[in-house]
Amino acid sequence: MNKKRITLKDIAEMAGVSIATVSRVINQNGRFSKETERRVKNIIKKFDYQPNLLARSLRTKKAQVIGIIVPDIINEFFARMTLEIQKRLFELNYMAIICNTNETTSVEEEHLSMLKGQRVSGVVFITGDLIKNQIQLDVPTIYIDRKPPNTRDSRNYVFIGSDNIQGGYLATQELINKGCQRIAFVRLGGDVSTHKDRFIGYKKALNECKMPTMDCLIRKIDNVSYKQGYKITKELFESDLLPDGIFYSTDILALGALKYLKEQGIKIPEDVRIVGFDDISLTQLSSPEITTIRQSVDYIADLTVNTLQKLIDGSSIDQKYYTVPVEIIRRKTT
Amino acid sequence: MNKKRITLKDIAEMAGVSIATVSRVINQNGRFSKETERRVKNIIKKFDYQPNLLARSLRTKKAQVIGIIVPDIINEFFARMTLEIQKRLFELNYMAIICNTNETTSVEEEHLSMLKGQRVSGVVFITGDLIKNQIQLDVPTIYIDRKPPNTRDSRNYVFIGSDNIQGGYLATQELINKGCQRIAFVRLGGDVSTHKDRFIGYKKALNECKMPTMDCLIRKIDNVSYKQGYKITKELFESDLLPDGIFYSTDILALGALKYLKEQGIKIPEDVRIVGFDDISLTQLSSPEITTIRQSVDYIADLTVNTLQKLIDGSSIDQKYYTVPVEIIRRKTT
DNA sequence: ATGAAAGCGCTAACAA
DNA sequence: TTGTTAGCGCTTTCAT
Repeated sequence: MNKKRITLKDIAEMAGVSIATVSRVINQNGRFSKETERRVKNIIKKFDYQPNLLARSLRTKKAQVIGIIVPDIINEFFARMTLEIQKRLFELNYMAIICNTNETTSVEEEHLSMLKGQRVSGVVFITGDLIKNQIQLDVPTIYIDRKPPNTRDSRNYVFIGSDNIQGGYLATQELINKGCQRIAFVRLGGDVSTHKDRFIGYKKALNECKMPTMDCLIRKIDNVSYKQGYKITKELFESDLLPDGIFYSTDILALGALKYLKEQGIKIPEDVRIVGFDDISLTQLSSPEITTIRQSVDYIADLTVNTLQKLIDGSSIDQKYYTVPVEIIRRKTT
Repeated sequence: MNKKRITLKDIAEMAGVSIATVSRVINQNGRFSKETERRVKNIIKKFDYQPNLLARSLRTKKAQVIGIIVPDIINEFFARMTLEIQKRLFELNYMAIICNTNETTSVEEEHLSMLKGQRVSGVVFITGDLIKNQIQLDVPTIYIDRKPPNTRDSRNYVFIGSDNIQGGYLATQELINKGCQRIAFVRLGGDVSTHKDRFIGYKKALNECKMPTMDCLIRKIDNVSYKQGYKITKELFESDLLPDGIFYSTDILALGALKYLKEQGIKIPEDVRIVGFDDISLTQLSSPEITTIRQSVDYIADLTVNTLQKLIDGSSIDQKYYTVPVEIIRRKTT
């Protein structure tokens, strides 16, 4: 089907040199004359020669490929994170294999296994809801967003995440400062560390003001979607204790909430104030625009790629856990 | 750094057979006894052996990898398309390398070059704005969404796209049926075939009703974003000829428009009716919910993967151009 | 049913 | 400065 691809050997023959010399020119390893270089490069260009990366990787035992495992690329926050990381990797001459797990453990494992088979140089985990029971981490790994499970071998990975506790704290404080008395909190259930931390921040802020945390104001959902945000808000407002402030641990939920509140004619921010989390672009587009906690995607992406590079090179790492500051973006819902 | 990975040879030694036999067991190529199979499989399991896919691909000259080139993964429509394709590929045991071009030609070319270097078995192009001058297509390729450039070698690619003309027609007809007199059209400029086709449909609908197309109601923008939708709508309403219906060739633009219209107190659908394109999830979330043209992502993804498979296998293809039907989803903006 | 051996395209150590 | 050569880990003839 494909016409036979041109190889090092072909180039060498045409240039009248050995394959070793051609290889040296390509990799700029010195040990060749200017004249040879010129000739070889011409032929390479002329025939649009493209080195077989598979062969190279097989030989050097490292592929210029990084695997990115992400729970849900449709989620704008993950998409942006993935995109930014991929951009930076590309600049460093890495390809990215992006794997979508749909928050399913088995898929995650299969992906990881294939990535290992491809001998990727490193892996970035933007994790979903899942606790892996002791994944074998023989590949340099960066965990983003959610704290990694306990692994025996801790030399090979690094965790990078936003300061979710502080985020939860800032969000709740904002609501308190605006005079909210009954502040609800909606989060993803399960063991997702990010949402747990936001909850910690929520409680911390309430405690500081001697405000009680009321169980009926704290809601867990199974998955993140507009619909869930809509539904849970409905439930909250149909319950006894009407909230006058709600902190949603993800913007998407807040957006769903807005729809419900508007339908019911509940005024924002007069009747109820709202804070989200992530600062996805829609928070600026909705009306009213949503107050939210911004995670610094660019900063995290930078840190991720730089640290992964170090891990791969085997150079020393400053820290094993990085906490990236967040900021509150005040808009119209508070 | 990584402890030496276990290889075929290691397995063979431990099982007391030759590497050829182990290979046969792994690939289920027959020519081994039940007993041998059992022994080999046990050892493989015990040591969690993972074949080196690079070596395999080098040998077989085909990698179980597909490249997906997409202009902007943040755009929900592209994200969904990418995700669905990737899911299906995964079921067929292919990994997907997803490349984001940011709608930049040079990046697109670099990506393609790296993909070829990785000896991917096929490529899916979800193209952006760019016309490539004769990309060398020595790899089976599916173009989605935008018609491919003219390539000499046409055996190796297939185009799959929605019926954008019909989409534009349906959208415009809907506005006409609701009594709109001055129907504006907002599209991405440049040579993007999808947007050109939607424009053709728009004109067709107007012509059928003997309605004139007015240049000042037809607007082009440079890139797709909420902000652009906002801006262009502002411009339309600050011009002489007030539109009473607007067809946006992408939902995202319509969403931006909604913001402007609400700010100005312009009533939808009383003062102006709106139709978008793509049916992204936000069209259901916005208020009012947006009438739009739905592209069948699942169907396109299916067709893409099946056809790519055929292209790779060298089996015959029914068609070289597929046009996938669209449907209008009527909501509150009309 | 099994093994020996060639070779995919490349890099790198060693020679010259 | 250049060439020769030994593999990287695998699949696949061809023997046996």
